[in-house]
Amino acid sequence: MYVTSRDERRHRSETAILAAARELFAEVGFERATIRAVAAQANVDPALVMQHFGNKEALFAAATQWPGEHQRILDATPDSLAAAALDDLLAHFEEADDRGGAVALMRSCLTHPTAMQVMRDQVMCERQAAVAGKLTGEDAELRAGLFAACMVGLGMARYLIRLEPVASASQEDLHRLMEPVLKALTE
Amino acid sequence: MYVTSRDERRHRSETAILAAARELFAEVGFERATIRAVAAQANVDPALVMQHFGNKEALFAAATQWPGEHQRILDATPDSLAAAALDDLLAHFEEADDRGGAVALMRSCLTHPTAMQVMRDQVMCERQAAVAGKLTGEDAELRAGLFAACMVGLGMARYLIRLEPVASASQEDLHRLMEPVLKALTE
DNA sequence: GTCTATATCTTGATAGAC
DNA sequence: GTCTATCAAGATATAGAC
Repeated sequence: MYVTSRDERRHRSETAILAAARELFAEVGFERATIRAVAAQANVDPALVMQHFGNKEALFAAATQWPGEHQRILDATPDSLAAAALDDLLAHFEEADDRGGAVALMRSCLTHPTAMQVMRDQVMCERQAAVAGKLTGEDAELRAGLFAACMVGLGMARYLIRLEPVASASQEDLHRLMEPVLKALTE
Repeated sequence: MYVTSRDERRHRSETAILAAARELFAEVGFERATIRAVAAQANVDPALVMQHFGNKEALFAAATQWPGEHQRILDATPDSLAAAALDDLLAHFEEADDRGGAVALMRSCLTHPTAMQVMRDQVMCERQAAVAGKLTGEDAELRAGLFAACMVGLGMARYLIRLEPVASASQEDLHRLMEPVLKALTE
């Protein structure tokens, strides 16, 4: 009498491995997170990790997908851009189901080639483009780029470097203090 | 008839190794920069690198010292804080003799334990404290921390991730667009 | 001071038993 | 599907000749 079919067990292993990988990649980055450590944390055999994902790069890619579209920004009016972008950031890092994946991507985005490419092309460039689309006047692209840079700086300080008191500040305080900052770039 | 004494040759090797190390650490980070590659780039034997610096950590520490004090910020008036901090950043990354060392530190500050500690304690915290000392009113520390976060974001986007058009913007444009941004935090 | 040779360790990845 | 055993490659670091 089997309570777990083969497919169920496979799926269970896979999610356990993915969760462990996200956590380790987020903590120590791509290079220092070993397949063995991921397997140990997921309570499976190291060879099983390879069986499921093929190689470490593929595991990393599966574990670090950026949560996605900048819908909040695209829906915003020029005046609500700053608030929308902040909501976007906070949602990705503090509310998303796979929020560890966002930290994992950022953790390695300075030292891992494909992580850097994803970070630049899919995160920063897209955000920059979404913002630039709402701007009028001179230097729209550059202002949008600086906007994206400030957002990245905030994310790094709060979630990666954990600089205090930025790391423990309330979402309300961040909105209150950062919105005027970002609005200096959008108007 | 010796034109190079032992001390001279030693000094010459050491500076060549340091320059090569700075360059490689800046390019690919601590993990992916191997002693062998550093030695090859400096045209010396790998064992010589060990002889001079003992181990890879010590080499990294020697190659990545942050250029130093935030004198410009400490000398600034509250009103010139933003301009002073920008000058400080631009000087560290575009004019300092060992400017590669600043990139090297930043490159690894998310994945290397001591690089992260240096970045947080000696770069961000000090900058935050220097800024906070000039601020009055509510949330001085948090505002100074967000100030430091924006500066880090700008540095990462411009020098590490090379997001365009931020990476190629002129110093004048950066001052013109970023000063109002930072001033939203200092007044 | 510099280099050759190598010890030692750790990694990602594979082969095959069960 | 899972695990045991192992490989091959690459790393840091060391010992000793010159």
